[in-house]
Amino acid sequence: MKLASWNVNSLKVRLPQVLEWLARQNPDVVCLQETKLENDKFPALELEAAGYRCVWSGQKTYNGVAILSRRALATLATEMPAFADEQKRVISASIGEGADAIRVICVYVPNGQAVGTDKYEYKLRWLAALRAWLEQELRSAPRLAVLGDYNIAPADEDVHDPEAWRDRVLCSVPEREAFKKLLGVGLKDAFRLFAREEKSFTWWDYRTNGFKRNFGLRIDHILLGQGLATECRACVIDLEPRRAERPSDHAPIMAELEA
DNA sequence: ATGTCTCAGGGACTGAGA
Repeated sequence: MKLASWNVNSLKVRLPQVLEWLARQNPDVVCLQETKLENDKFPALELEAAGYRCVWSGQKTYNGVAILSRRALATLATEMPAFADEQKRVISASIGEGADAIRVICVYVPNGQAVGTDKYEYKLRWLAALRAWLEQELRSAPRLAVLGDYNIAPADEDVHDPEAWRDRVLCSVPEREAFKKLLGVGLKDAFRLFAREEKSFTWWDYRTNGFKRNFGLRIDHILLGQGLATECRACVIDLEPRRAERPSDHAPIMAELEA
């Protein structure tokens, strides 16, 4: 089974690329972030025609998340417990039935804008709520996968120029501590389970010709509960969509699970 | 490199967010 996550930066603009990518990679489950679509604008028919059932939670202009699945899926939540939030940043679903069923959570963690701003404080509060939620989820659903744009580069090796990014948003110590606490509830960073090429990233700034120079960050992650981590055979970043005309600023990341 | 992309409001551009 192939699980994937992709921040598409507008599903309206990116739909043709998403359909092309689904046909090429044939993932079983896909978590999308930054759909930027109100719920009644979600392109469910086009995605169903491509063989995917979908659940989504969106809003006008900003944010918005969705889960696509080849198999039947059911929405479990579109908010974190005990965290009132107008911003549509999470959706969870159960996929499959019986002993091999999995629970998938799609997250779009706040960007945080800059260290010390209100948006940064919101990001840290949001991450604390996420940690509490995941801890609770793992108790009832150990076969858990949490995919998305975390807007955190966990370590210096996830940054093209660590000194330039030192203590800046996406790389600051409190954000990295919050990420470690997510792992601490019993999750593995799938990308870290395998030997990695140096300078493997999932996001490159549009502004600085960042992709061509590989000035990127690894901020999109697939976290797996222990059971799924044991079944994980590979985790790769697909650079091809970032080479397209009018690409998203993010590339998809994919994990291959046994069976 | 206040470097680009996307969206909304409003009908050309500006501002927000990333």
